[in-house]
Amino acid sequence: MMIACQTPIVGQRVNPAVTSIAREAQRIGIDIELLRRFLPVQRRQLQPDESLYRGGQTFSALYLVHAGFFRIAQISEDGREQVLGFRMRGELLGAEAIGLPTHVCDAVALDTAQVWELPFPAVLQACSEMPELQARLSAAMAEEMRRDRTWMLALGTLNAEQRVATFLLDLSARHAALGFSARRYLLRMSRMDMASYLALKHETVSRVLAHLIEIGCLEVQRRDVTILDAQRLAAIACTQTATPALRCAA
Amino acid sequence: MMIACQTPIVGQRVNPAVTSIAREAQRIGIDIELLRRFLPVQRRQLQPDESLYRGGQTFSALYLVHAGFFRIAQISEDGREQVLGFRMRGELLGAEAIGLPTHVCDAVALDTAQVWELPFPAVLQACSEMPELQARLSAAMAEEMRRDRTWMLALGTLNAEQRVATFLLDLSARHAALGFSARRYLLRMSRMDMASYLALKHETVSRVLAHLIEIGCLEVQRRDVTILDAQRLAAIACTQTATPALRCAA
DNA sequence: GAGGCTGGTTGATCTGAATCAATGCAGCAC
DNA sequence: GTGCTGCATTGATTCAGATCAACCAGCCTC
Repeated sequence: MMIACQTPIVGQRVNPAVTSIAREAQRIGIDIELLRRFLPVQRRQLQPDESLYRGGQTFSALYLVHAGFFRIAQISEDGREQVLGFRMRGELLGAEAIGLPTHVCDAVALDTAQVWELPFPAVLQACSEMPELQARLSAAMAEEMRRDRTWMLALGTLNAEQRVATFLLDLSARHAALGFSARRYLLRMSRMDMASYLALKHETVSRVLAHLIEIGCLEVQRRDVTILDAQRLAAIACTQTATPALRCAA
Repeated sequence: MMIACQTPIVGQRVNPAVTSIAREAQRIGIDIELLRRFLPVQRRQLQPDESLYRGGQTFSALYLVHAGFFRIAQISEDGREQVLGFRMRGELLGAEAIGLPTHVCDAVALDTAQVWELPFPAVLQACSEMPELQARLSAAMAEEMRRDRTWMLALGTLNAEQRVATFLLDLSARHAALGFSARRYLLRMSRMDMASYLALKHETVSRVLAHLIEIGCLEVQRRDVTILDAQRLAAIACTQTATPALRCAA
């Protein structure tokens, strides 16, 4: 069940990297009503842990998340697995398979979820009839690339605590963008999933959370997160171990 | 200057992750002659270290690499920098800025380079006149997403030595795909750039290279790399420290 | 050719996160 | 209730890679 406190979003300073991820989510701008006029758009319902698609399955549609949360993960041919991201309302799924016959990663619902199914070759057809849609599709794909790359930057330059703080603030901002509380939310994913996404081990995630709780930034009851000091969390997210030359302007 | 030995590509077993990155490069399939009919395509020449675009500059075109090498890097607002990839002939540059007024990362030529400049809003216009192009553009963007994600998987699951081996084999395969030697090539980037891309420190890259030389996999003279034992390198790239459950099928 | 500079290597040491190992705790079956 | 089972936390220890530091090889300028 979703926590949907109507707490207003406070005017907090957040890590620039975080806000840029969150802004993305708001901009997708693919309008279902518009699509309906050109495409046989269907709604599909998923149960927790049900997969929307898996690597290897035939690619036949893009999906727009309408409700619920998804985990995107990729498994290499030799069995290594990596969580690549989490998707919520308004975000696009499946675009990475465009141009291939089959999906290359897994999208799994983390709770009860609904998606709009946009049959694929038909989407391209619709694009050619409506140039506006074409622009939106490529913009949505570009946004997804930017999101991935912003995260690659985080993985390559931040330590464990900074990554966890960045992640928590990103979720906070994305919840806020959807009208939910930025202060308190439920983690839909396990610590394992978080750890994989953060390129850490789950024990490390636990320890970092314990530390953030200890210093008064957070309250965490299993998967129920309350951000007590967003300011400090933001400071941790980007400045902690920066060398003088790279220090935050903040 | 390029080393362009005409050594045939030997039928070596390579890391599946690596081949999948390399296969991408061959598939881009955006045909300049086709584009010319719809767009004012211009060729642009760059000197070593000259930037094609930088974060913050107005986004006005996509670029298709015709010759030379590029480094793609992103700098966060607080000054952290991360190399996101390297691009060579046939690969697309700038797509991540679609939908935004300005570029979000830097593309810098690593040697003398040439690109085809595809003025942007005009590309979309051309797409609507030619649905085939629309399909190719979205396929090219999807390929770029897959490339990024394959690398995220590598960063999240491989140790230093595996990453370096994977990187060297990826470069090898991409050179081969362009008709150059898979066995011997020049690294166009500094150790710093390599290290950033690999999310390591440059000292670590040096040490790993030294070790790979010591065990007879490689020969390296500054930036001139010769792969002596591709088989072994491939074995290192994916199996070395895998836990039993995750072990390579190989 | 001296001097300086950038990029690269190598060594010694330190440390953050991984690993190994227990323990706790909620939810579920029976 | 008892006993699972899966997820999460916490502690002790180890180790891969970072850090700090010295040194070297090209390469440029003068």
